[in-house]
Amino acid sequence: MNRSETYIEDFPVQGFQQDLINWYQEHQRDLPWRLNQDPYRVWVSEIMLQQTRVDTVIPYFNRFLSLFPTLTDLAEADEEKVLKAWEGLGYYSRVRNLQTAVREVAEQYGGTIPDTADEISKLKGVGPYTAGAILSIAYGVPEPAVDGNVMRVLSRILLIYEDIGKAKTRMLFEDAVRKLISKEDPSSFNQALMELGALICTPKSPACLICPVQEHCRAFDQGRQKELPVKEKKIKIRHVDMAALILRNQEGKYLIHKRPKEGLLANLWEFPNVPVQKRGVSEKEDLKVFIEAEWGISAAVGDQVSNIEHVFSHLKWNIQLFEGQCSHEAMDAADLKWVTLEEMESYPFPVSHQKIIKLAKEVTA
DNA sequence: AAGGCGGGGGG
DNA sequence: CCCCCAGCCTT
Repeated sequence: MNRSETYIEDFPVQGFQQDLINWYQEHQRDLPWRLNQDPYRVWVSEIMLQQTRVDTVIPYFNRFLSLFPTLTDLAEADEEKVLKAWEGLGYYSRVRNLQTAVREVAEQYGGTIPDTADEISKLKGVGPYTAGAILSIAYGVPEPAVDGNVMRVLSRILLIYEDIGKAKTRMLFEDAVRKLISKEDPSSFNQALMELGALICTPKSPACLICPVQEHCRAFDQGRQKELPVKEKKIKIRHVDMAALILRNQEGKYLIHKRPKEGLLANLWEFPNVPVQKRGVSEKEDLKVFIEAEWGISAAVGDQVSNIEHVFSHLKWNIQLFEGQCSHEAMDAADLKWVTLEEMESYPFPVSHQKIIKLAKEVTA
């Protein structure tokens, strides 16, 4: 007997399914990826929705699908164009993994996205949640799709005090969903749990008074909905001081650099920059030395233009921004280019460096 | 099991 | 300010 049976025992599964799905049929939002059940569209939407709000995703989804309407279109596209379509959405490895995976589907499965848990879970970037979401929504397979919403909702309904920050806890909720899920309509059931989490059973102040499954909710019954879910404190973020340079040559072009293919902001473009040990000591010299050593470019580094703060989930950059000139001829390499502001628009930049582009336009205007 | 990996909206 | 969002990968 696994632990979820303790939670499902004496739970009115049928009535819960009915009330949940009926509410969903009536109140579900009109979202672009609900237009049909095309597995490719479902897949793209689920990747975009990882750690990202619905309202943020909508315009990206529409643009992405118009650029890459089919799995084949995405498989054959240039990675740079794909990253550009993802620019600003964050977690860029999602889309690099997605393209790797659709290429694998094109080659290994003749372009048809697999419909079994074993096969689909092997695809790059498809974890337990995404596998369950695609299988249930696109193929009607009764697999759990447990995300943050589902853990919050079910922790309240079933009164589960396990820490949802722990990896093992997700499996507990998956076991619960396997016992709760509607075999007749797994798609609606899974989406209904998430929709309920988004619209009613929200993190801070759940709208229990209008909740369609209020009568099935153990937390509401005991007035404990605000205690759930239980989640560990998150760690403090690290601070990193950096110096960056808006470098122009005599043609008025700007130097940009492509980041390495792994790690933070992989394969995105940036302005030349170096981490600095101590603020206010030798940023200008650090930049000059770095650019000379790295690319053999001799630059005259001028005044500080601005200061940029950019916060990630795990670290914070404080970037001192300088401008500089050099007489270097426009010699491009794969990861180093001299471009005009107009040409720059076709390269994918992280938001932190989009801020620099904006300043470059002001400074040189 | 823990940490890296983006960015933005809402309380 | 902090939280947290339709998570996954690597170590």
